[in-house]
Amino acid sequence: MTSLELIDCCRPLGAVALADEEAEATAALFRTLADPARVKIVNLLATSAEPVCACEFEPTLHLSQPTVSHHLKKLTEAGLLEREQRGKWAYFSLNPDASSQLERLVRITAVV
Amino acid sequence: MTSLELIDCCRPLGAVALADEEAEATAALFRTLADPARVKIVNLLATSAEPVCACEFEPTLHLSQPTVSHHLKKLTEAGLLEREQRGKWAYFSLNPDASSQLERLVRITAVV
DNA sequence: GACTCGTATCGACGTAGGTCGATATATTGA
DNA sequence: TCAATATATCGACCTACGTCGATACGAGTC
Repeated sequence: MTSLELIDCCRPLGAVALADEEAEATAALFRTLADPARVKIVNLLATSAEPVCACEFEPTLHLSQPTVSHHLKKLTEAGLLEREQRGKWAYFSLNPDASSQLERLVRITAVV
Repeated sequence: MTSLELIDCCRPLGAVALADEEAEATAALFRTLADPARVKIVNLLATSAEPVCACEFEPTLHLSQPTVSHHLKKLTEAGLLEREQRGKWAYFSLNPDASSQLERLVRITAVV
């Protein structure tokens, strides 16, 4: 009988590992949302029918104005948010294909 | 005519912000996957029909044994992986409800 | 029990990033 | 042009965390 101990533990894994660039890009998008403040921002914009003024987030998140601006910039750079200037105010909304970006994450990590 | 400048920028935002604990829990799950090595691990397990030996990841990820062990622990603690001891080897597989956890992330951030 | 091998933990190092006060930039109104 | 306000940028601080060598633990073998 062939006991488990006699078998080499590592048979060649059939699946090919994710490419470095794809893994890094996926991790980067996860990293963008790896902060409770940014999760709240995205959630607020997702549940809001209209764009939201930047000044709205400061009292909601209990964070300073520079910090809020920092988070909004990171989310915008990641392609999740869209920025619109109205007079001296900046309005933010969820990028239309943000959800497809997020669904892509699930598709890569867990195979759907 | 009512120019934009005369309107107060911040009308009360209808939506209620995500609770602190829920935002933190969501961000924590995102943070777990905010690393290319962990993305690769989850993807490898997702594409593999059988559990994978821990020793398999070391050459695939080009990382030291302690680092691989560290990542596997983080993923397991997050509830994404399941650990199984076979003799002196540790086998890991994707938690059956890992995909539902990931889909929950998308549901919270972008409203589906 | 002693040895081997796979895995986990520890300690330390270096970097990334969240946070805020101070300041710069931009837009509007007087 | 000057003041006021909204937002962005800068610089600094602090913490979190990925990484690895050294080492401890555990299971199997002789």
